[in-house]
Amino acid sequence: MDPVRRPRGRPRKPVLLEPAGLGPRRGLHDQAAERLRGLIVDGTLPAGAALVETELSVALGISRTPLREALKLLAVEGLVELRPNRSPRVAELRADAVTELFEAIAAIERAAAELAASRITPAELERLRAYQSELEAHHAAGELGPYFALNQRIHTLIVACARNTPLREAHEALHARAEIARRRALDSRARWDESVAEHRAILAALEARDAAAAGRLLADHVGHTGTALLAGLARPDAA
Amino acid sequence: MDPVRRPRGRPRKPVLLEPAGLGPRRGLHDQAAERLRGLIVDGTLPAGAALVETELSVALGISRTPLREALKLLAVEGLVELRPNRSPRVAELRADAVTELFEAIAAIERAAAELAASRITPAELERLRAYQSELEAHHAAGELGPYFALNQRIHTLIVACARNTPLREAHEALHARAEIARRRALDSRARWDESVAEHRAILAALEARDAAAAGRLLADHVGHTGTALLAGLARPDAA
DNA sequence: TTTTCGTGCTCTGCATGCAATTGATGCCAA
DNA sequence: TTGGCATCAATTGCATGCAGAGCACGAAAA
Repeated sequence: MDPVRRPRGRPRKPVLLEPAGLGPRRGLHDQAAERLRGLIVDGTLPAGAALVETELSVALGISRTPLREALKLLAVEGLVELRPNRSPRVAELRADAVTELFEAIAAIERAAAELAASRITPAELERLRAYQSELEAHHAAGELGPYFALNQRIHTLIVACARNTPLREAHEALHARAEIARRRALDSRARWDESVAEHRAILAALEARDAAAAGRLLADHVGHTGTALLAGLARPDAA
Repeated sequence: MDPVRRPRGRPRKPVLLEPAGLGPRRGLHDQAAERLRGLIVDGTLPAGAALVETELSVALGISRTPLREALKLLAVEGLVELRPNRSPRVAELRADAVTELFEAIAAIERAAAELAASRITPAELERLRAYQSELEAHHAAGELGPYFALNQRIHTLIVACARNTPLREAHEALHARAEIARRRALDSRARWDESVAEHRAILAALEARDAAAAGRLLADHVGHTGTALLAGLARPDAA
């Protein structure tokens, strides 16, 4: 009744994960981390769920070793809570954690916007303008999903324009948790009109290369988003 | 001629690392990460050194599994560079990386100081005042080592007073690399007088609960430190 | 009925082992 | 001599196995 007795060492060839042509060959732990991140963010693995190593390793088609490495990474990102000799759990996202999270994101994006104001290239500015048009189009068409995806790309691009790797990495690390909050606050369209206008103002400040204004506007924008999300989460609609 | 054939599974009892009474029992990977961090920061493992898994695991008295997990953590912190199928190397610290690093630290500490200005407790303020006296004493006595250790504690305390976990964690993650830069810039006493005065001003701003001033002063202070370190690193004294 | 303790099962943590990848080396051909 | 290729040795990456720590559950005692 042996289920699947694989041989001991590295598997001969058959790679189970990996969609083939995806840039540099990354290790299984990296792929597993990415996959798990997705599963946690989209709610397939709900907050508080126990992550049993053997179950997950079977589900992902890998062994426990790379899986454990992936879990360690997710723990650093704050998506997973590691407890000694106990199953890791998907981290709960309490209200005060969301507050801190958006405070931190606002701080990082403010600094990034200030740096970006002087470092952004004309090409990047052009790209931002194109994004802004697209954003307004999604808004006008009421397409919430594409709107949010684009919104994220804009914020990420602004941070990238700051040309500061540690800031960018810190920003990335906080993204996944913010995304969870965003998905749980269902009626995110409440602040929609306001949000589009704020984006317009931020773009204008960057075009004017006004560091202080860009930083302040972006930080306020993120702060407002956080507040709105917090209000959304407080509703009694825990799906 | 078997060197040390240990049995397969978890070792029976004898823990080789771990100085016994150090709070909660952490895993070997955690201890290994801390140890390696120390070895990298203090230069025992110099920049560019190859970190061969078998060698290190023997040196630390653990197996490759927890060691690999530790290396992954250090890679996230930017202390170690992971390359597929190749030995990890201790990350080099180039000049532009130092610039970015202190830019990022300045950004985080500015935000932290602004938050701390309104959140710091009287007890914490008192502690900061005590630290400041001590700092001035070390300065007067010309004790460089204790001065820097205390300096770090002050910055860390201010960030802690912001009551924001993600910011604090981001700050911690950048600390080790900043420390490397600090140790390599030997003549850090050039800016000493100035630095003490800046600390005095920062404390005053926090006492006045002037968020904007505290943030600006702290960010400038960190920026100056970074600039001075960069100048120190540029000297032809690569010890 | 409630508390305590024992027993067993489950799961993590850490160890080793095997295959693939890579860099170095030496040989052969141009 | 130099370029290219096959081979070898070193090292990573991924798999499994074994010991111990916890939790659940039930029996025994209060």
